[in-house]
Amino acid sequence: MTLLDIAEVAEKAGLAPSALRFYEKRGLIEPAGRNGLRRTYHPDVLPRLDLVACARGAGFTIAEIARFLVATPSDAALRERMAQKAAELEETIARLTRMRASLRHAAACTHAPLVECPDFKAAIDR
Amino acid sequence: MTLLDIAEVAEKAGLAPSALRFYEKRGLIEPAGRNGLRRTYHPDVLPRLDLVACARGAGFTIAEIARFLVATPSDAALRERMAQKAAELEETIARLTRMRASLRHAAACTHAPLVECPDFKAAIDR
DNA sequence: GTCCGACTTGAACTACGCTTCAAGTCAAGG
DNA sequence: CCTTGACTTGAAGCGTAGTTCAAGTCGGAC
Repeated sequence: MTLLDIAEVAEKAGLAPSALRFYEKRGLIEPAGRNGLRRTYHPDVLPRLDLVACARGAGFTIAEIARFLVATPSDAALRERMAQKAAELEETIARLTRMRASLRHAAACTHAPLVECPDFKAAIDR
Repeated sequence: MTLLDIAEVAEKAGLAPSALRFYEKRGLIEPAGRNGLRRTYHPDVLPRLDLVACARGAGFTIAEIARFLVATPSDAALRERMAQKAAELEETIARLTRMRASLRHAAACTHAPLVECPDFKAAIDR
């Protein structure tokens, strides 16, 4: 059988079994079957979990990801949400980029308190 | 008196008064005094709150910000934390940038399910 | 002098994403 | 057959970042 035990999936995906059960409850994944009480998974679950991890890292909530995963390409609302998320990411990236510059400066500047450093302020403002 | 009432500060900073009390509990701000029970703040609290908002947006926790705010320029540990945070941001920015590209593509591509789209996968993969 | 309304407090509640717990079940090994 | 140990369940707990609530207290206007 090519099915994977929950423990195997957890290990390969770098997640706790409890997280897999949690994801299941939220509709992100489904076990392929059971061995006794034990969940068994199709190997396809692994790339799906990669996708989930990636989306989580990009700031999507579990609920959002669940919606994305069931969507078809004809789902216009989904496309819209994705485009909107991309725009949000754009803003976030800009903000983080500014923050990174501020931090780099702050790590080197000598103003006390930091809030008084004009360069720091400049990097943060707006 | 140049002191600001908590309501004024809340409004100018775009925060709820409850958030100000919460920040106080966590050591981010201090009222200058009281008018009866009412907190009054020095105007300096406003730029500080801007800083807090900015740092929050960059992914710092309240506890981290509290540590930053009490630090002096001679605090080597602080510098280190800042540099480390900058590096973390670097990674986050890269991740978000990839995710943005994936999303832009996903919003346009026609694979169902999305997970099967090779471009999407490529954009997501490490 | 009294009332109003905006503040005060601590405690409880929310949402998110899990983890941990207690109690139970089951497959496999001896 | 019996033990072992990793799983099962639902419920409760945790950390973060606040908000909301009940009950109480004041400053200031009338």
